[in-house]
Order: sequence, then C-alpha cells, then structure tokens
Amino acid sequence: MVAMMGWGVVPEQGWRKGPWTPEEDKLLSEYVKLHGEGRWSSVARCTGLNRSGKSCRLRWVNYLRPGLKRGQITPQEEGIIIELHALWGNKWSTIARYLPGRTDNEIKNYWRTHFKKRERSSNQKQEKRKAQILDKKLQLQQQQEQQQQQQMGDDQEMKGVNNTVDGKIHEAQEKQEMAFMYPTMEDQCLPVMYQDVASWEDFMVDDGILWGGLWNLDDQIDHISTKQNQATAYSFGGGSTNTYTSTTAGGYIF
DNA sequence: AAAAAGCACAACCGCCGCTAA
DNA sequence: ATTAGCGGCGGTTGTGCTTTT
Repeated sequence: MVAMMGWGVVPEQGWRKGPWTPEEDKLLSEYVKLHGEGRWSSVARCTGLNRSGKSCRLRWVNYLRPGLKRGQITPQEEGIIIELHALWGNKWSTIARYLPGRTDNEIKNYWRTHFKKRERSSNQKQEKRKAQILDKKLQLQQQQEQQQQQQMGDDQEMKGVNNTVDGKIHEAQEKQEMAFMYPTMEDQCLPVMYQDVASWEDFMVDDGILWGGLWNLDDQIDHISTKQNQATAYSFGGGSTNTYTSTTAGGYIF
C-alpha cells in the first residue's frame, strides 16, 4: 500500500500527522506552484515532506489553495447552503462548488455546528410548515409540468451547450428537476428541508428566497448566460429582490 | 475567578470509484 | 478481466478559543 506508491521512496516509519507547520506549508505550496494540483502521492518524494498524499491534498484544498475565503459565512452563503442541503443532502463537495472560495470541509463544519442540533427540535413548527410546503410544492409541480412541456423543444437545443458554466447550470437544473420528478429522491430531501424551513421560515420562506431561489433556477439561466463571458459568477436567487451573487475568487468558476 | 459548555476549525479515517498496468 | 494505487468524499475526532454559569 503505502510502501509501494508506484514510483519512489516512501518512509516506512509512517507519515507525519497533526497540524502543519509553516515550513511544510511552504514546501507544499512550492510543489503545487511547480507541478500543479494532482499527483499528491509524489509530493513526499519531490519535496521531502513526510506527509501522505491524502494529507497534502487536504491541506492544499482546505487551507493553502488561493482564492479561499476566510472568515464567517455570510447570510447569503448560509441561505445557499440551506437551499442546497435541502436539495441534495450531505453532498458537501457538490454544495461547495456553488460557494466559490468555500471548501466542503468548511461547509460541513458550519452545518454541523449551526444546524445539526436544530434537527432535533422545533417539531411542532415543522408540522405546521410541512402542510404549507406540500401545498406550495403541489402548485410548483403543476407549474413545472407546464413549463417542461413548453420547453421541450428549447431543452433539446440547450443539451448541446455544455461548456463550463452552462454545463454546471444545466447539471443543477437537471438535479432540481429530478427532485421534483422523482418522489423518492425528494422524500429524502424533504425531512431536512422541513426542519430548515421551520428554523428559517422568516428568512427563507417569507422573503421568498426558498421558493424564489433554487426552485426557479430556470429563471437564472439567462442571467448566468450573460454573466459567463465576464467569467464571474454564479448567481442564485430569484424574484426581484432576493438575488445572491457570488463572485468568483481566485479564478474559480465552479 | 474557575469550571463547564459551546463553538470553530483543522485534520484524520474509512470507504468508494476510477484508472492504469 | 483483475488488481493495486490514487484521489475524492463524507463522517468523525481532536484541539484551542470563547462564552456562559
């Protein structure tokens, strides 16, 4: 296993663990600068760093990579996390792709500390909201079906466009559609969604973010298309008043 | 002032899928 | 067709700092 590594000498004693030192960070950064991301298992051989490839990758992705945002999650980012978690569950890396500068680890940690405990409480609110959400969902489902029929032709054309941003948007759109079209998948998401909404009802539902946000991704496609040439951002939100705009940091576009 | 609880963050572990040999 | 190695992902743990009691 570790002793083979394909090409190179590997310390049999085992890898260093624990917090990274500034010297180690420097070595790793220099390695990536020279060789680019990837081939993590060769970092040890090339730099003399006594760290496993996994450890190196993790350190780079979560800490050293340029463009990472430091500091608190903003309310906008929080909203996005909530929406996407309701949609996809614990797909942290997927969610992270829509939050430029944030890592899956960061989002995961944030969710755990801020929302995990809420799942155990507020059951009464949930029941109340559940009814409202299901009602809204029904309406949206009907609208969705109508739109789908109308857009059948257009969608076929869209399928051909699959470069960078468009491709990602389309992926998100398809997932959203899946969530509507296949009850089992959505049922997996809903329990979490109910809890979130119960906690965030004023912020999300009443302001129209939840229902005017991801659920209207279709509306966002045009907006994104105009943005993509500027190599900027992916924008969530819908309606006229609730638009999240995440500007790419360090050249990250998904 | 001290202990306990909570929070934020970093890092490790184990599993899984992909790929090259 | 098989298999070992690698990278990626989600879950979990450890640690230090801050807030509360």
